[in-house]
Amino acid sequence: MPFAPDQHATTLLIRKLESITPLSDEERQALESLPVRVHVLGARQDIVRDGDRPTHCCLVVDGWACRYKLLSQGKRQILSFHIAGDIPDLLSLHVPTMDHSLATVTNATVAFIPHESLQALVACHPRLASLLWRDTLIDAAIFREWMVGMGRRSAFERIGHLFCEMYVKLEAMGLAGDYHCPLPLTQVDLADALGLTPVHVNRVLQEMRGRRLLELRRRTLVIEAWDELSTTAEFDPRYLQLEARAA
Amino acid sequence: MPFAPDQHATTLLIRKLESITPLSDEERQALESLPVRVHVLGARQDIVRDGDRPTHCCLVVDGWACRYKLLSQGKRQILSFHIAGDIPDLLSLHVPTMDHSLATVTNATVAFIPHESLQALVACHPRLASLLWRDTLIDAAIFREWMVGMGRRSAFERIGHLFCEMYVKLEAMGLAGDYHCPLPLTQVDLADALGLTPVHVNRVLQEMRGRRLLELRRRTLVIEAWDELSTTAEFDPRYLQLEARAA
DNA sequence: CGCAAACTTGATACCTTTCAATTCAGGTGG
DNA sequence: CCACCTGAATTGAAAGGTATCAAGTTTGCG
Repeated sequence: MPFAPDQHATTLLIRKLESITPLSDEERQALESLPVRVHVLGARQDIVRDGDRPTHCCLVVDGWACRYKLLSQGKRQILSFHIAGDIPDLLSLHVPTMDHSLATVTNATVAFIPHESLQALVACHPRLASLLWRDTLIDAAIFREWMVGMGRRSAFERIGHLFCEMYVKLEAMGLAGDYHCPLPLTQVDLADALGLTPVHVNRVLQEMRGRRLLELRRRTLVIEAWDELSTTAEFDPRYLQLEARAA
Repeated sequence: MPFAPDQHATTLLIRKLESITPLSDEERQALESLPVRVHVLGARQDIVRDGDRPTHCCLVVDGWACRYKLLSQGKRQILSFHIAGDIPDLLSLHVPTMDHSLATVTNATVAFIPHESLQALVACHPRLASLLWRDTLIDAAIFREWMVGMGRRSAFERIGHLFCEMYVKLEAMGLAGDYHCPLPLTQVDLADALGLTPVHVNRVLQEMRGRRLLELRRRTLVIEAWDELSTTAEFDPRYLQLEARAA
């Protein structure tokens, strides 16, 4: 049986939306007939750049992506990480010009969906519109949580919080379990995401390993003491709005 | 002529949306007939609390509001400030339970709009839905910019950036001009918004005054050297998506 | 097998926090 | 009209968490 990447992409999107509410046949079919263009990209490639006016949205099918902003003197702030099922630049549907860039972290396959098709989709299917809107709102909830981290949490708590967040997100997509998950980020990436220095990330990581909270090697994270890590990081997953999935 | 506060609230909303795109008569009328309930609140009162499941959204008509999260040990992170025309908890329309609180900063008048009415509005008027969606996306853009600040900018730059942002937002609503604007925030508020300490905010403020960049007294801010302040803070207002207004 | 990227380590500097008073400002009541 | 009161702003001294800078040392991969 031949591989059908297009279908895989839309199926992924349907699965993701159905984890929130069941869809009607009509809605499902509307999603299936979305004209997607699937691309395979290498690691660390820009998908959309700050200032661009995209004509497509990008659904992550496989691998990791991240959004980031560059400042003067080469400083970088990573704004979010994205995994399969995410549409990181869905916002371009209603805000024409990008205020940040989007890039792959790992090798990744992404599906591009034309704005017109999505525009038509949300015009005809208000419930799908709501679901997609909701998705951008959860994105914003994650931003808020990161703001709390950078504003009020120590380096240790910030790193622990990010690890808990990524684990839970991956687990919800069936990409992690048993406290094991992929974490294809360098210490520089972590530093740029958390507002820290790579050197300091390294030292905190060593402390975490020393305290037997986790293991992190060869791009995979093992959380050995979930309870201790999540409580000292004050991680409360409600903001991810995943409870529907559990039901 | 008697004061009609309800009408004032919907008019404000219409003005705000029309600053982005012109509305049809039908759309304008739909907005006008929104059943709003206007409340006058004192300063520093919670409007919605973390964990609540609101049944209404809150349009700020006058005064300032802010969103915040509380952490253990009484730490607080302010997530955003809101002025007339903003609907800070519009997200509750699609994400039922609040992951943060919303409170007044000053005495304020706010208009509550039932979810059902907004739900009906966006179902019947896709263009209004897009505009409101867009509003939540700009909110997220501001979060991202604050993340950059807390992650990668010095205290000086962060404070300067916030002042530029608030000035531009207020000016766009006709609430500021000539580099003068209201700024009814205490140094504690600023500290909690920027991830700093009140003591440090105080010292940086003194430096800014010393360098003749601004004056801040009696709850009003005067930016005396816009160019210098905005360039050292690397303030680029594109993320606020206000250019439409200028046209 | 060898190179480049990623990770470690050490020593030092510094921005920001802490803690603890003290001063100032605006609103109130006598 | 002034003394009083409370929240806000200011100051000083010292500690601390992170950043910097500058080497090493691994690891992964071609």
